[in-house]
Amino acid sequence: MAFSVTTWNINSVRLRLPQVLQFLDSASPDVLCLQETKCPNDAFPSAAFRKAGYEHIAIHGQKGYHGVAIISRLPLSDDRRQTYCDIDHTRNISAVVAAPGARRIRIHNFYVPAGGDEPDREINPKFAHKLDFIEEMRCLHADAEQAEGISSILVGDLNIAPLETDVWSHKQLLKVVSHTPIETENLIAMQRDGAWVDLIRAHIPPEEKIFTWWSYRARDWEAADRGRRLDHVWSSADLLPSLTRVDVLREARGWERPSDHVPVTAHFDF
DNA sequence: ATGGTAGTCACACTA
Repeated sequence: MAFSVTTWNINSVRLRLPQVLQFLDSASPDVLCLQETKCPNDAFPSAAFRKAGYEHIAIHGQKGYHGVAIISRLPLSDDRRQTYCDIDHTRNISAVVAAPGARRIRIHNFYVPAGGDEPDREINPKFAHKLDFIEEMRCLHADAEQAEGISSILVGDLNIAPLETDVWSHKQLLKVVSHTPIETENLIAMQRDGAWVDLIRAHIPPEEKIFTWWSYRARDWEAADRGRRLDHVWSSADLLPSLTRVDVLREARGWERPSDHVPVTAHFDF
């Protein structure tokens, strides 16, 4: 039985509702995780998602900034919202999805702080926040609920491109926030400590460049192709044998009024 | 070396 989950930093769910509905209509994932919804909970366009067949919705939003959501065709339960670094940004939500074959999977959806421009925690509090956030994520383990028979998937905009092939130029980005050694090392340490498997890289070899984000500021994003892989799909090791493919929908960056991030979908066969 | 664009919310802030 097929199962799929998508992560997408949508940069305003209300502004881009038509694009999201078009994506759901064509790609038809079982679960859609959004980041940067920029939408207070009482203004979330839930009715439009229900109408599209996604009746199970868990949201965590605030006015103006941040905001995450899990939108699902399959039942969700035990939804949780966690605060990181004692700062009440809406950057995390998780829920258990009832996947095919009586499988239960907790989906953790994250929007990690971007970290500002200066990669120095002493002078840039936003960068300090980002590093502290990643550090706090270290205690999240993929096998945390294994004893209860619950597998784990972690998705989101982690705002870090860890590998050399996750950016258009490793050398030119070494001092640019998102690809500095302290960030990439901490992210990889967090992945290792939590026993997470990087599903994008399980499907697309690490030698191959792959990006999920292209800046709005480029004159021609496609020609320049100065992208970064900031969006991630990780899982507990038990799900890896069931992974069939991962799709990075590059063409979505060229849609009308696009997000600067594209949807990434992991497909499983259970 | 700088500034380029996008979104929210109504002035600057964040990315």
